[in-house]
Amino acid sequence: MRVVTPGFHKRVYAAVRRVPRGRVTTYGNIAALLGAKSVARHVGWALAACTDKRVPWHRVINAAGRIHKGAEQRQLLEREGVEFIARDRVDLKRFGWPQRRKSRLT
DNA sequence: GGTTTGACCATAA
DNA sequence: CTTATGGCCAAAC
Repeated sequence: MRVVTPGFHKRVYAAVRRVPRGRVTTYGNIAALLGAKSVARHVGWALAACTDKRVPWHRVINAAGRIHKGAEQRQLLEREGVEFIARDRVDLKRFGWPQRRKSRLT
């Protein structure tokens, strides 16, 4: 059963819209929500092609907690309250979605 | 209908 | 830390 089919992009966007403000998720996580964790790459490709402003693409980062769009994305996240460990790194243990641990967000 | 272009992840060495 | 490998293809042109 294939997961990546025509219309895949739309499903990616729908999944990304579920990510709450102030939180971030990973490409792999979105892929898992869509039914196949091995299609993380496709999620990245889909988002790269995304032009829909309703989609909070900036909340999707890689599994290492790194952003890949530089200052623009960082500032969008910081405005939502997401803190950065380094210039392009987010602590997924604290801001990742869904929440993995009991960690609190002060 | 062929070519190009894209923002990944886990694992290993 | 870096590099490599296997998993995997829609959309726009």
